[in-house]
Amino acid sequence: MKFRTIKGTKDILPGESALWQYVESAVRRVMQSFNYQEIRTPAFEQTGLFARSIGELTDIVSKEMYTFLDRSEESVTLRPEGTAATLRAFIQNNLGEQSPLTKVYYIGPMFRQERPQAGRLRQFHQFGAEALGASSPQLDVEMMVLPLEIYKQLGIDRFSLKINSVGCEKCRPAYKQLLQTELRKVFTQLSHDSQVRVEQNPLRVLDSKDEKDRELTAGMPLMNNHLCDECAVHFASVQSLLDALELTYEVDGRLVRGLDYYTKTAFEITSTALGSQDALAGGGRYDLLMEELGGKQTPGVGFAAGLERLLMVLAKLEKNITASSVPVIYFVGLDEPSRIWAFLKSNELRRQGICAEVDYLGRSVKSQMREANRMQARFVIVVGEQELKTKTARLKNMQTGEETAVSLDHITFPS
RNA sequence: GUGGCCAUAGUUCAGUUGGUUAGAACGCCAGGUUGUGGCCCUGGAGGUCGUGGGUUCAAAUCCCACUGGUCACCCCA
Repeated sequence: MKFRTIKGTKDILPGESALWQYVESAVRRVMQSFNYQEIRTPAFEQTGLFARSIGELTDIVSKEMYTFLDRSEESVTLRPEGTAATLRAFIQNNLGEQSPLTKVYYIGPMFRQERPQAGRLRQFHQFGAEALGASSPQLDVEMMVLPLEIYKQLGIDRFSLKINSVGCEKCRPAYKQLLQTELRKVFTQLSHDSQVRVEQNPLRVLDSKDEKDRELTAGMPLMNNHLCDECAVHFASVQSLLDALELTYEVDGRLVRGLDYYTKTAFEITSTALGSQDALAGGGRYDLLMEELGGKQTPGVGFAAGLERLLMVLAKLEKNITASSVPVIYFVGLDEPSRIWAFLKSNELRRQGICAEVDYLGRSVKSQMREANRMQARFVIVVGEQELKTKTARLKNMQTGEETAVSLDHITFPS
């Protein structure tokens, strides 16, 4: 009998957790600089919340959600993304009444039941942010700057930023009809997936990865050429702000993204250092979503980024980040009284915040020294009958090998 | 959901046309120094060869099924 992790889930082992913490602290640091506060919502919610916000017809809702009935027959779902729950919390707790603009970030596990592959897991981790209450294009840009700044601080530079505008409720319907008319002309030649989308979500057909679909739709009208005045001005502002920040980006008129709730700005950050699943982060504006979920009309914009994929890029770029802690002092005990003394002394040092380690296995001096070496302990003190009697010992610098006399009552470490 | 590839010590892998007690490297443990690590040397522990079935005198090796992993498609973080 052997228990294993569920398909598509992974243990983050002791050897890797320091790197995770390093990345997470970079995320938190940048978020704080931009004055975003953390929000922690439950890992699961009522199924309807996701169906309503993400869209019944999206891949996420139609085939990827971890949905099950709990013991009271209520349908619950492990969150597949972070925005829906954040807005739910915003509405439920009347955050909009406390201040006109709410800026929050989150970091935590998400769940989607897909076939795992490189860069895709069933439980994966995202960090993201949402700015709720303002329609300024500055915030749209802030959502791109946040992940880009985090990547920059981690030393990642090989990414590309693609942006688009998917319009709003005023301009999208007319464009949608225009596009559908064009698509129907080549309907029979389209791929099966695209044929289904012609009626349900025609914009997505333009984002098809199918070669034939690409050719067929090559000359078709794009949303960003049919924006209403408001959306056009907004999109232009986003671009001029990006220009002013000297950020390189590409306008991709076919970019749509897989969540139905976007209005106006949509964007995606990809990395050439990744494999087939190359999206590092994505986001956009969702001015209608709050009302859709039963809240007061509140504009909003956000982004989400994958932690595993960020870690994959770091690994690919061979950024050697050593963030793990090592013991300052390792006590080698020769006999039982010395071992007990070492245990008590290390306890005392530990309470002062100094990482101290001892041998718990009754091992030989040689083994204890090897252990201290393996742990990369900075100093070693060998304690025996002699040392306890004289209250002095030799402090060995493990890097240089040199030994200096120290008092066992007042151990001090040279810097 | 569909498809390709893979499955042998803790890890990375070898295993000759099926043929005796399945190997290496690294790692781990111990010793070489009756109280001092790294390098080196010696020894040791560790494998129901993913699981089940079949072919055969004989299967890690050939066949089938299953399970798991991995990569790709769709889509996304």
